[in-house]
Order: sequence, then C-alpha cells, then structure tokens
Amino acid sequence: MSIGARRPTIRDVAERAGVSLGTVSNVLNRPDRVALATRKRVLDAIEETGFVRSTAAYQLRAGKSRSVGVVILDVSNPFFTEMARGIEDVCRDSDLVVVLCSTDELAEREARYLRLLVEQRVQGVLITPAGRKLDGVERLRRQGMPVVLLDSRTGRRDICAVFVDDVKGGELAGRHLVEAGHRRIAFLNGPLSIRQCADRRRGLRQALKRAGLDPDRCVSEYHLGALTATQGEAVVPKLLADPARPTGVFCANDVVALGLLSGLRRLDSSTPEQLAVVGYDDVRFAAMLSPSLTSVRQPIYELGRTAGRLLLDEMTNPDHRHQQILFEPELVVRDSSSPLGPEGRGARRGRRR
Amino acid sequence: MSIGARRPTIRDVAERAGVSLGTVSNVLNRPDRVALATRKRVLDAIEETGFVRSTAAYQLRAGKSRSVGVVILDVSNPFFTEMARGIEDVCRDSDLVVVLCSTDELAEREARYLRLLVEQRVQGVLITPAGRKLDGVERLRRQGMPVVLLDSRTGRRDICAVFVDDVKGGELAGRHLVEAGHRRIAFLNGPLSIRQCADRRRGLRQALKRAGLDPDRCVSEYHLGALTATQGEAVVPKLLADPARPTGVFCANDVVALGLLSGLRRLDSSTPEQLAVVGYDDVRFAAMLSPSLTSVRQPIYELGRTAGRLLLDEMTNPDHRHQQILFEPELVVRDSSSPLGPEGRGARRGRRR
DNA sequence: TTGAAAGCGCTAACAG
DNA sequence: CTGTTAGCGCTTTCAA
Repeated sequence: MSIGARRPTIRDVAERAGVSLGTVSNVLNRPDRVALATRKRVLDAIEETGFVRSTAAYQLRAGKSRSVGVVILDVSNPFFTEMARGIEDVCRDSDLVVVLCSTDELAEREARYLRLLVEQRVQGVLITPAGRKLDGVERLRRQGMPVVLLDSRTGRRDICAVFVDDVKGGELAGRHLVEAGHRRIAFLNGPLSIRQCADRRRGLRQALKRAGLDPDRCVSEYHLGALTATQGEAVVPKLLADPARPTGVFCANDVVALGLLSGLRRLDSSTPEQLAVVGYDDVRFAAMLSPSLTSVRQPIYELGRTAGRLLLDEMTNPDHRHQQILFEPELVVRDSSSPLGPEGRGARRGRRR
Repeated sequence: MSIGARRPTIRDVAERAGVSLGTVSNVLNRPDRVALATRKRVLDAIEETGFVRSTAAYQLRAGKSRSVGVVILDVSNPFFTEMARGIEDVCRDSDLVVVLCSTDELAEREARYLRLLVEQRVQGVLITPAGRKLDGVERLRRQGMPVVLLDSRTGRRDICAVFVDDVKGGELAGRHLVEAGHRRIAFLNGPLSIRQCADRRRGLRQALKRAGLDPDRCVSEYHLGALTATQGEAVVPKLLADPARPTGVFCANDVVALGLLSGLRRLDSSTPEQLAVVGYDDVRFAAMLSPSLTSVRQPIYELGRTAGRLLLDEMTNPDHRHQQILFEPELVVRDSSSPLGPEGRGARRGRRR
C-alpha cells in the first residue's frame, strides 16, 4: 500500500488472492479449515497488500474488544506505574491490551475516561476512584461491566477489591513519629474524598490517641490539592511558618515527601534535625533520597497482579465470587525520621517493622 | 440497562423515544437539526436506557479513530511519563485519546504494539524507537500513517522528529568528569541500538578526545540490557571489581544512576568521594537523591508538547512540512560529582552550564 | 474446502 | 424537521 491509498480491506486481499472474502477471514481466524495452497496464496496477498485487520470491525461483530481499562490517579507516580505493570503482565498472558488512564485525581476527568472506556467496550475496568462516592463505578456495574477496585478499601462484599490496610499504615507512621518523641506533627494529605487519604489520616490520629495524645492538638493537617511533588514542595513555606512549629511530618505518599524534601533543601532547612519526615508507599526512589526516606511499604506490584487476576476471573468465570483482598503495610525506617548521632545518618539501611 | 441485558443500541433508544434511528443519530451528532421537544425525548431515552455509543461502530463508519499512539521505552521512567504528559495535554485540546505503550526497549514488543495501533487505526504515532533500524516506523509510514520520532535524532528530513542533542549532552557529562580530574571513567550505557545511547557515548568519547585523552583507555563501558534502576544496581559489584578502577561514572539516564547510587550505598561505597556520578535527563528526583545527582537536563515536558503539535499538524494540515526540532541539553552540577570540602556537599544547589 | 450473504451499530446522504 | 437506506470491514452461518 502506498501513501495516500485507501487502506486495504479483507476484500482487496480476497480479490488479489482470487478467493472469496470469507476464505480470507478463515485464513485469519481458522487457518486449519483452509487448504494449504489457498492459505499460502492468501497469506501472500496479505503481505503484498499490507493488509491489517481493523479492530473496529472485529469488535463490532464480536460485540466486545480485547482490552481492559486501568484508571489510576497519577501516571507520574511510580506507585501507580508499578501497579499498572503488574496488571499488564497478567493481562498480556490473556492477550488483552491495557488502556491506561490517569485522572490526576479529578472526578471530572475520571468520568470522562470511564465514558471513553465504555464507548470502547473494554471488557473490564480496574480503578482507583478519584472520589469517594463510587458513582462512576456504580454506573459501570449497573451496565454489567466487570470492575475491580485498585488499592481502594471497601466494606462492600459485592465488588472485587485489592487494597492495603491504610489505617494501619497511617498508624505505623504515627506511632513511629510519636515514639521518636514528636508531639507536633504536620500531615501532608490529599483530599479526604480519596479513600486512602482518609484512611491514613484515621490511622495517624488513632496512633496519637493510643499514645494518650490529642490528635486535634498534635496534628496540623495540610490538604494538598493533589498528591504530587509540586504540591509537596509548594507547601513548605507554610509549613515552616506554622505557629504549631511541627517537628515531624507525615506525607500521604512518597511523591509528596519527595517534593517536601526538595522544598526544605531549597530553604536550607535540614532533615531530620529540624523536621523528621515519613512517607508512604516505599517506591523505588524512597531509599535513595537525601536523606533516605522512612516510608510505609506497600506490596505494589503484587497488588497489581492480584487485581488483574481478579478481573480476569470476573470476566471469564461464570462462578466468579467477589473478593476483597487485603495486604499488610510495613514500616521501613530510614534516615529521614532518625535522630542523628555518630551511628546515625547513613549507617541505617532501612529497618522493617 | 440491567446486568446481563444486552447493551442498548441506538435502535433501542429510537424505539423508546418513538423516533427513527436516524433522528437519534442526529441528536448525537447534529443536535441543532432536531426539534427541541424531540431532542429532549431522545435524550431522556438515552438516559433511561443507559445507551453509550460504540466507538467501534463510529470508527468503522469514519474509517479512523479518535486516538493517537505513543510508544515509549519505559513507563516507569519519569522521563517518559513527563513527556507523555506533554503529548497528552496537547492532544486533549483536539479531543484525541492517547494510547500509551511501553516497549521496555524490546524490539519484539515494539512490533507488537505498532501492529496493535494500526489495527486500532490510530490517527498517528509518536515513538521512541526501541531499535535503531526504524523498520517499524518505515512500515507505518509506507501505510500513510503520520509518525513523529520522540526524543530520537535522525538525519532524515522527511520525517518529523523532536530530540535533544545527545552527543552534546554526552560531551557535557564527559567534559565535566574530565575537568574534575577523572581519567578512569565508567559508562553505564544501554544497548547501542538505541540511538540515544549511541549518541551519548559518542559525546562522551569526543569530550575525552578533545581533552587529549584516549577514550579507549579511559572509558570502560558497561552495556546494560535496559536502562533501569535494577540494572544500574546489579552492575555495581562488577563496577567495583573493575581492574580499571574507575573514579567517575556516567550513567546514560537518571534511573540507572538511581540504581547505581542505591547499589553503592548498599555496599557502603561512598559517592562522590570514591566515585563521582553523573546522570542524564534531570528528572524530578535527581536533585533529591543522596547525594544530589549531577545530571544532563533535557526539556522533557516541552519535548512532549512539541512532538504532539507536530503530529497534529501532520495529521490535519495538508501543507504539512516535516520538521526536525532540536533542543539543547544543559549540565546541572550537583553533589554526586563534586569534590567534597567545607563548602562542598549540600551547599551546592545545582549549577547550570 | 470454498463461496454467498446476513448483520454487528452507527453515520450521512437523500427523500419526504 | 424526521424517516429511510446504504454501507463502513469483518465474522459466521449455511449451502454448494
């Protein structure tokens, strides 16, 4: 096919091979039903014309696509890309394509993407909802679309979900800070409409209460518009001017912590001497920051794989039973939250709890 | 629509609204041609039935989709996701969906994705080729598919491309190391089949030659299977056992440098005292590593936007002229390559050249 | 083993 | 303003 020419169809191939269009289709879909010689002629014709099947036509006939949608909050957060990789690795085995959509935590963009995915007739959707309402998810399910909640806790038993115990994760972080003697803690959180944010907050407060402290007095919360490095960096001046003068900070994820450390460094404020920092996710770069970042680890890739498998089961298994699979977080202590000392910074390699 | 029911079609909507199917289509595509009352009835029927247009059917009619393909080397590399964001931001304005494909530098996977994209009849493709051959790209173009090379130098004038001068980037890194007195330099590079890798290598060697040094003697090259943190970390033992005992390392990208620093730390080797490190890309986290990473900066987001605009132009403008747009790299010096001193580490915030 | 023909859901040209 | 109709490219009966 040369430039400008119309894309060749199965009909063009048939003509060239001197067979009917049905035969070409058979070569494509059930080659064993076609005589060897004919098959070869057709294959040659395909080669010569540069024919490539149209997904649209296939789909229209089949009534469904060969793809699944993955809706995440932020492509530039390694947490989500690693999770997506887990999903993709599972889907590849079933010859399914992953359509990746990043909402940037915007409900409006989520709605738009979900509509797009339905228009594309994806076979299923894996989603970390941007809001708490789940109305987008509900709409999908009402239409009979298999859906798995990604990294998103739910009390409901009628929908598949994989998630990590974020309340516990928040508590791990909180307890760690409290045990290190911090009584004025800043919490850089995202919108509470995001389930993970609300849960981590709850855990943090719980930890304080359990230590006999009053969260309302000890914690000053900063609600970032989004959990990004930019926002984490932008909040630094406010943080340093906070009348409560926090000595420790808990960031709702590592990307925010990255921004925070960046901002602190820019203002020549030192960590952890002046401000201890704890992140969340334990993404790859966390261990490598300056100082290395204490973080709450999640089994990210595994989360993705598990979610992918659940979706495949829901899509293909008539006896599918909805499951909510819970993973446990783990605190990894590093320099960003450690008191300095001769054996302090740098000596520590990350201690899990 | 309830679970298990067939998905409603435009025909179901028409029936429910008591109009013909053509009218429903008009409401969808040219609402002004339909009387207000009718339109309302149809809209209600759409709402009630839960009708969602099928992209497949639309495409089949239109002969094309509303999407473009973006083929990158690695989704988990912030360099590529930031570039993708630039592309997406441009495409959104034209109501185009971006299909993101990550080849992990595997030619085979690239071929598979390209085929998939053609099957989907994407309107254009932006690609960082996994190999040097460009045969996948050639095939696309022969089929009349608009293609823009992403971050990929080409001498050809008959194809759009955006790229940064990687030879110069390599040279910046090399000169910096040489000027700092390094005479035994390790180069952690990816496969030379990747254009960027070959170019950065050339630049590095050029810098040495210009300084009157012999690259063959001064540089020991390590060809990683892929430019990932894992590979960067895995090479550390070999690096430390290198008979040439390098004092400086140039990493072909920041993700590799991240892995390298990680591995060095694990083995208690110190940077930059024992080994100066220079990365490439200057992604967000580079400034925040421990030690902060000297890196060759590229205008990443801008690269994406520019590429997106070129593709849109090629797709829509009959007078389109192919352009190769070159950006300049910039060295950002930080602690990972600096000699330590009282005013040394930490004092430095990143100096551009 | 191959061919003919119906139809997937939709758009757009045309007729009324 | 609304309805009728011919396909878009393909898969899949059903006949030959």
